[in-house]
Amino acid sequence: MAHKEPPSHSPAARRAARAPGKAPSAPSIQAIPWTATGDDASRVRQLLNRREQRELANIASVVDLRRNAGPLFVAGDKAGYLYSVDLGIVRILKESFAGERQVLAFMFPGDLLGLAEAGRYANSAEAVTNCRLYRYPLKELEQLLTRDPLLDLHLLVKASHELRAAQRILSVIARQDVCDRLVCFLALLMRHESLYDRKSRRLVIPMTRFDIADYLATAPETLARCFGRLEQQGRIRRIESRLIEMVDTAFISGFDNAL
Amino acid sequence: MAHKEPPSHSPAARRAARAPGKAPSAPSIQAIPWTATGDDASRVRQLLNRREQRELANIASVVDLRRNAGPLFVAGDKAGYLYSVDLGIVRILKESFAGERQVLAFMFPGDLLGLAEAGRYANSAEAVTNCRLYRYPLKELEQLLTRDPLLDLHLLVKASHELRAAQRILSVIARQDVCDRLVCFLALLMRHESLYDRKSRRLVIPMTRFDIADYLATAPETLARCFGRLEQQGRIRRIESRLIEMVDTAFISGFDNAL
DNA sequence: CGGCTCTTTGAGCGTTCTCAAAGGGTGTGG
DNA sequence: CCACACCCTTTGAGAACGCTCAAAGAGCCG
Repeated sequence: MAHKEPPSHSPAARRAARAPGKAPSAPSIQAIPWTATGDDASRVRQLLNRREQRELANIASVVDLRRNAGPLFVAGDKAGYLYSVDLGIVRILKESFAGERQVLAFMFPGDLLGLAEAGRYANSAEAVTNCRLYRYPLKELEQLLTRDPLLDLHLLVKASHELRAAQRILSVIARQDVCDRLVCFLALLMRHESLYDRKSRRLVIPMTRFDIADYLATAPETLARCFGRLEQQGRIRRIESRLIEMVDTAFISGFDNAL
Repeated sequence: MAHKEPPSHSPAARRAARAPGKAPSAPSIQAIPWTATGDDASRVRQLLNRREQRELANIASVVDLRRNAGPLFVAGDKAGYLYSVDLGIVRILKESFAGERQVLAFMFPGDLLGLAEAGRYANSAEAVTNCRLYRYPLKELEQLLTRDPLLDLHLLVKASHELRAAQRILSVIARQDVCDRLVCFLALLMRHESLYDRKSRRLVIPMTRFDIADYLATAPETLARCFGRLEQQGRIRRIESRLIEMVDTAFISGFDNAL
């Protein structure tokens, strides 16, 4: 489950205390316009043609955010910007009144951040790894959208993709067996070429067990046990805790199809 | 949990067997164009101005779907239409390979149905109550969108609303305590004026315990126990099984804010 | 080589799932 | 109008999964 207030120095407590403690490096915002020189398959870009990219670049700036730096934005903040991930991984999360954290989504390069409701961010966003983001002022973005219908249409497609992803996760979380949830999660990670190498069948897990636990709505200890069981069953092999060899790929793929 | 194959005449088995058994009345599609005469607060309409409504009406037809009739569409079907709910309630669901059902969302009047991926519906849709839908051919809709940027923008806003709703549910499902989930669900229903009367504090629950169970990822029996506990605690009062008086509204509202 | 974070493993307990069965409510057919 | 059948809902008892607390091992950085 998502973790409550830190009662002691339990794992949950340590994790919860982590982020607030060290936010010495405020998000450094560099006024570097977005030149289309990215290397990673940026899904947002694929969606846009050259002219659209230019127009967006004119209003974009770059934000570098360090892992465990403070949040990019917090739920309830006045929403001034839309972000897109260029490099690294960002988590979108929501904290309940009890202080429980629930990660709603991990955002990969190409994903859009900054869903707002009534002018305020609906969720919080934090860097899982060091990452680089593009920042678009909402005000200028709106002007751009009304001027450029096609851009708008493409963003619509994008939004429905995000929606689809949210529903995917929903059906994963709903599974009773935590082991199943974990396999679904691994299958999801395997879709990213930057994390999974088909030849060696090795998967890099870029986030901690705590992050995964907050995402799959379980406890990190339970995850560790599930990893153990999967290894015992010959489904996977733990090379390092964050580097997994997928042995029974057929088994895993079965879960991927279910998404 | 979502229910598996019917092993006997258990409740789950009965529910699972229900839908496929009786699909004698295929969705009757009447070629009645959408005249803006609806009574219920249709959110889609609110979003559109008069001219936009006229344009949409030109390509829309009406679909009447009876409760427990066959599905409106099934995941994997070739996606030809976008739907919007006019009256009644529709459930969006996904079945895993094991035959487990997971309701991803209940769609109320004004909501849009028919999220597709690669030209095929991503989920299935069934009527929870008798309902009336508007049906828009995707082909014509696309033409309309490219011609009418503003309409497009409004659909974008709509899509982000749906996304927000999906994330909301996600954080609800993630709660460990089923009782909490149920309260969140009730709070969600209370937002609909057509279901909740503020004066009498009475809430109509339009779906069965099985539907709710598939939505909250639990078992109908557990739900019954939660209703019992809430009543015992003086939070609610069961007038009928589908008609609840919200006694401790402050308590319930607390959960609504967390959404 | 500490100190730190992250991960793994163990033991005990609680919630919830499953199976089982009985009690309402509604609709249909006689 | 009544009776039956079906569906929905509720309650009970036992078993299992996962959470919590506790602690030790592993990797990384200064």
